[in-house]
Amino acid sequence: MTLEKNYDPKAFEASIYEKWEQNGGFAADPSSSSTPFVVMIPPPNVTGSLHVGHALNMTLQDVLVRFRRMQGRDVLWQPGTDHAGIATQLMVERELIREGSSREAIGRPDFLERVWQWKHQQGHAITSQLRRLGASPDWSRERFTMDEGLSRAVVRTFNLLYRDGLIYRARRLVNWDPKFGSAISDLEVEMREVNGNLWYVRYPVADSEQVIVVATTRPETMLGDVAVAVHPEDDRYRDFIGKHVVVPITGRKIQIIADRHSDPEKGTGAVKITPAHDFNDFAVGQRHDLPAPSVLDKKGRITLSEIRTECQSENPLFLEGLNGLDRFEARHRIVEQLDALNMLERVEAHLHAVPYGDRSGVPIEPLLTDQWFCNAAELAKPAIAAVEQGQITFVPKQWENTYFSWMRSIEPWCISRQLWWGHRIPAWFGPDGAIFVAESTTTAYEQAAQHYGHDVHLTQDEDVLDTWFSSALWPFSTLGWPDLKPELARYYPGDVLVSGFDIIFFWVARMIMMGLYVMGKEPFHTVYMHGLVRDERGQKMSKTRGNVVDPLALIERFGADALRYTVIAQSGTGRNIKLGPRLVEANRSFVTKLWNAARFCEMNSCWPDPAFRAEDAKLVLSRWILDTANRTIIDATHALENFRLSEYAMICYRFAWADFCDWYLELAKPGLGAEDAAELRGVTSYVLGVLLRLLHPVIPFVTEELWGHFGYGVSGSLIRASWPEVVLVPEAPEARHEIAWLVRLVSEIRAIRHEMNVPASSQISVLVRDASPTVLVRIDRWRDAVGRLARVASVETLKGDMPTGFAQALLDDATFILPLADIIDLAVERNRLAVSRSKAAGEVEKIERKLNNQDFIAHAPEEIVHENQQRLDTARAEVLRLDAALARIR
RNA sequence: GGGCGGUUAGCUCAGCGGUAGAGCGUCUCGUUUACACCGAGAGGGUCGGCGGUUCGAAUCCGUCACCGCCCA
Repeated sequence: MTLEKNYDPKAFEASIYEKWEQNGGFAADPSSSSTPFVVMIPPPNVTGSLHVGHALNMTLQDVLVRFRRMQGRDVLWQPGTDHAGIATQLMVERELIREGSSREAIGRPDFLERVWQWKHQQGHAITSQLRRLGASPDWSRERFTMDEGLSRAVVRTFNLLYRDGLIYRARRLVNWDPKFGSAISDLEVEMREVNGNLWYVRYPVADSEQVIVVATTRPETMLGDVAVAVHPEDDRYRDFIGKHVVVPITGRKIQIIADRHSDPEKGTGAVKITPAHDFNDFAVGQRHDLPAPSVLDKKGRITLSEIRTECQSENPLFLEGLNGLDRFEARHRIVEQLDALNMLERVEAHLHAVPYGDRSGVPIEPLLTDQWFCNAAELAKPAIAAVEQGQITFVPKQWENTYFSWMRSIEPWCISRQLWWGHRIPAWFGPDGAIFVAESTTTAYEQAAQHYGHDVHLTQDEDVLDTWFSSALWPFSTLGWPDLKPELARYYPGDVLVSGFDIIFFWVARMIMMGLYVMGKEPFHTVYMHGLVRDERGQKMSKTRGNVVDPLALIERFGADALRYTVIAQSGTGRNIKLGPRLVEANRSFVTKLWNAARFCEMNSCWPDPAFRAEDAKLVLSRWILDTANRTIIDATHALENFRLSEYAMICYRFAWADFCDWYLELAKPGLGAEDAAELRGVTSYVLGVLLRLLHPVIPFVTEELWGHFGYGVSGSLIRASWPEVVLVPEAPEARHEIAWLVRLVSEIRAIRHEMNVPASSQISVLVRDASPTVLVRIDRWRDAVGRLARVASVETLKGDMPTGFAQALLDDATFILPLADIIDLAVERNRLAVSRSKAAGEVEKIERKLNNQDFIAHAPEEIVHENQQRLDTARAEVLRLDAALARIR
C-alpha cells in the first residue's frame, strides 16, 4: 500500500499510540543494565483538563525523554495526578449544591466517598488527553497523591519533621480565606492593586482637648485597635508618646506608642495598631506586648466577643448592631457613623495593594488561628547550598537568583488547611489538648496511654495538609518510599525537572527541601524552567479575554505533531511562549513537507537497505548529503543535550527542508532514474531514516508512521530505535565545496533570469569562459542538474567571439555568459553589475581602512588580520572581474 | 520601593567582542517527474537613546527611556 497523497494525522495517531503503549514502548526497565534517565511529571490536577501550559510542559519533557530513550537510556518518566485539595473539593461541592445538597449535609465520610467516586469515574480525563498529545510516560507506574502508598509517605514525613521539631503547632496570624474557610499559605495570596480610600479618623487624646488623626484603609478593624503608633523620631508626636487616645465607636482607651513601623511620610504619620488583623501590626504588638483581640470571625464577619467587655461605647446599640455584619458592610456603617460623630476628618482616594486568595478571588483576612507550621527556613539551608554548590543547576541560570532570594528570606510554611479532601493531619488531641503525632491511630493511642498512664479518648485533628506538602514528596513517594523498593534505589535521585517558573516556589523549591531532608539527596540535578504560554499577540490567556487556546482543538485540526513542533519551536525564547492556530497551521506545513518527501522516496523505491555503507558512497551528491546529515546529527544532539529544544527543532527543519528536499532530492531526481539509481536509493533511504529518527522526539506520530511504512523496523518500533550516529564519509570537504559551488551557480542563473524577466518556460543556453579544469569537470558533472534546476538547455565553453546581448554570472574565476540577445535590457544588466561592483568596492574600502590601521595590525589576533587580508584579496578580485564584465558590455 | 528579564527586518525570535541572521509574512514570477500545506527570486534593519572601555561593540561597562514579571 502506498502512502496517502494527503497527510492526515487522524488516520494513524491513535493507532500508533496504542502500539507504543501495548508494546511497552514507554516502560522503564529496572532490571536493565543501562543508565537510568528519570523525569518526574509535574502531576496535573486530577480535576484538570489539558491546557496549553500542559501542552508545552509535557511536550518539552516528552522530547527529552524520547531522545534519551533512543540514546539507549533506561527512561523512567513517572506519571500521575495530584488530588488538588481545594480545587477538587470545590468541584464536588458544586455538584452537591446542584443536587440541592451540601458537604455539611452529607457529612465528612460520605463526602469523601463522593470525591473518590468522582475520581474513579472522571479522574482520567487529563491522562487520556496527555495520550492524545503523544506523551510517553510509563503509565503502568501511574500514581495519585492520595494513593495508599503516597499517603503513607506523607504521614511518615510529617512524623519525621515533627520528631525533629521542624513541624509545630502554633497560634499565629495566618492568611485566612473567608470563602474557603481555610488558612492558605503566603504563596497562595496575590496582591492586587485596588482603588480604595484612605480614611482620616480623629482619635481624641484622653483627658485633653487634643486629637490625633490616624489614616487607615480599613476602618472596620478599628474595633480591634490596641494602640496608636508614631515614629520615635517624629517631632510632631513626641509629646504624645505614652499618652492614651479614646477609640471612636468602641470608646476603648489605648496607648500611644513609639515604633519604627509607622512611617512619618505616610498618612498622618500616626497609625492604628490592630494586631489580630494585620501582619505588620501583629509584629508591633509583639514588640510592645500588646493584646490581639480578633474582631472578625472565620467568615469575615464582625464579632464583638473578644472586645465587648473592654468597650465603653457611648452608643452601645450601634456597636451591637455591627455584630455579625459582613466586613464590607461593617466598613460602610462605621464610616457613616464616624462621619456623623464628626470623627472623620477627610477621605482620600487611595490606590493600594490588597491581598486576594489566588483561587477564591476574595480578599484575604489575616486571622489569628491555631495552625500547623513547617520550619521552612531550616529546610531551606541545605536546599540553598545544593544550588550554590552546583549539585542542582537551573536552566536558564538566572532562575537561581529567584530561587535564592526567596529561599533566603523564607517564612514558616502554614501547612494545615481547613478542608476535608486531602491528607488528614496525623495528630491526635488528648482530653487536655496534649498532642500526639503518630503514624496511625493505634500508635497515637499507645502514646497517649503511656503519657496519661491510662487509656483516654483521642480526637484526630480535623484538618488536612496543604496539597503541595504531598507534591513536595513526589520524586520519592512515587518510587515506593517509605518502602525500600529496588525502584527507589535505581531511580532516585532523578535527572531533570521540567517546570514553568510560576511554580518554582510552590513545588520546585519544596521538592528540593523535602528530597534533601527525607532522602539526603537532591531529587534532580537539572531544573529546566520554561516560560508561560501566551496567545499569538503575546497576551495572557484568559476566559474573559476570550483568547484561550484549546490544545485539543489544535490537535483535532492540525494533528498532535504540528502542535508539538510549534510549542518546541517557540520554547526557545525568554518567558513567554506564543501560541495560536496560525502558528500551528504554519508548522503543519513542515510535517506535510516531510510526508511528501517520504512519498517521493517511496515513488522512487528508496527502501531501507541494511547493507548500505556510507563509506562506499562514490557520488559527490551522496557524500554531500551524508556529510550534511552528519553535521545535523552533531548539532541536533548538542542542542538537545543542552536543553536548547527550539534550536534542535530548527536544525532539523533546515536539514529536512532546505538541504534534503530543496537540493538533495532535486539534484537526485535525474540520477534516481538512471545508472546511479542503486547508490542514490541507498543514500536517500539512509538519510530519510536519519531524518525520521532525528525528528521522532518532536514529531513522534508521523515519523513512527513513516518508519513502519518504509520498513525501517516493525510498526511502532521507532520509539525504541537507536539515535542516529555519524558515519564515515569519504572526501566530505570536497563534496561540500562542490555542492556549494553548484548551489551558487544555479542561484545566480535563477536570479538573472528573474531580473531580466526571462519567461520561466524558455530554456536558455549558457556559455562559460575562464573556467579552470576543476570547474570544467564540475560543469560536466552537473550539466543536467543545472539544466533542470535553472532551466538551461546547454552549458558549453565559449569558443570564438562573445555573443551579442548577454548577462554575466561571475563565480570565482569563471564567468558564465547568458546570451539573451532578444530579451536583454543592457541598461538593466549594466546596473545589476554596477550594484555588485559598488558593493564589492565598498567592501574593499572597508577592509583596506582596517588593514591600514596600525593599531589593528598591532592588537588584533593574527588569524583575524589574516582573515581580513584574504577577504580583501577576494573582494579586489571581485571588483576586477566585475570591471571586466562591465567592459564587455560597454 | 527592591530585584530579574526584555528592547535586533512588518511579526516571532537567534546571534552575545571580529563580514547583521532565520522562520513566518510582504512583493514579483511560476504548475518543471513528492509537495500550492509547493517552487524560484526580491525587497526590508543607523541591532531602544546617550556616554564609556576596546584596534574593533548588536555583543562588555555605565546611564536613561519604555515594556513585562517577581518580591515588598
